[in-house]
Amino acid sequence: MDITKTLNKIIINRPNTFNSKHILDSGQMFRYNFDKDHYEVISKGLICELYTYEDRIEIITTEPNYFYNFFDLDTDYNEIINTLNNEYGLFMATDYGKGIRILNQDPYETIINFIISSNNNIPRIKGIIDRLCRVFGSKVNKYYAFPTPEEMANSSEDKYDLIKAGYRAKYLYNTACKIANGFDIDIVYQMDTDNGRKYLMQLDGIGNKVADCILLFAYHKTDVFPIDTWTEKVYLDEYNNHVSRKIMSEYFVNKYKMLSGYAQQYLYYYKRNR
DNA sequence: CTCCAGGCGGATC
DNA sequence: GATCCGCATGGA
Repeated sequence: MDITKTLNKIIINRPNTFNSKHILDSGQMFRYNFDKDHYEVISKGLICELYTYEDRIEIITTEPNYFYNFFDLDTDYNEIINTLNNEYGLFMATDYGKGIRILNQDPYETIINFIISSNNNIPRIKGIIDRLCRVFGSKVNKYYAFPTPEEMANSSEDKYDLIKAGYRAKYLYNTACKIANGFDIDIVYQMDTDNGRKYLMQLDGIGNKVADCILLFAYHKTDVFPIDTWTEKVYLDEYNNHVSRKIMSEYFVNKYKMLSGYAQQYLYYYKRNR
């Protein structure tokens, strides 16, 4: 797999560890859609189109540097998969989800998206985020940009009713206000995982699981293993002892160490879709 | 009708 | 600390 970058596209030849569907459908990113023959992905108000050909993928965008990092193209996923296979025997999951990559997403968007995700399902999460952008965001071309913390903090309660986020609406408002008022979310890049988790959990609507998803999908902290209803099933399939999700997560991180986030993503995707 | 979805906050012990 | 419970919404 070799990658070339030009002013308006990224070309991936022989893309053996890049699969658009597996990346986008693995529950880490919610703002995309499939249009006839290609995916459209929106992040930070920037857009790219993913075209898959016989032995080549083209990412069409005016911001190739942004999306090069977004799709984590500097990381060698063959090496990760080989280790997960040879040391941990994850052949089935890594084969099924081959082409998954852990994205590097915007921290604020990821915080809001995963507050919405709690006790919710993916089609509905996508719908709420779509309405959030339409109601609060500003229009850029034919799309709506993801709203800023200020835009969300300065909106009335009846606008929050329109997005139909249920009881999560007040979490969104409280968190947007806190960040708009100076709560610095960029310093998490400088923190280790445990301190970053504690820091993020100061925000309303963020517990252990949501914090771990944000640490993984925005800050690329890979020593986390988020436990949701699906990865809980993975644990219970192997060990039929009913411990807390916190204990399950700690068990998996102790096992997979810095590959925990990757292992979790393959196992989640396999368990949920198989 | 009930059950479930990438769980969290609050009350209680 | 750990555990139990209520919770908006919409699809199965």
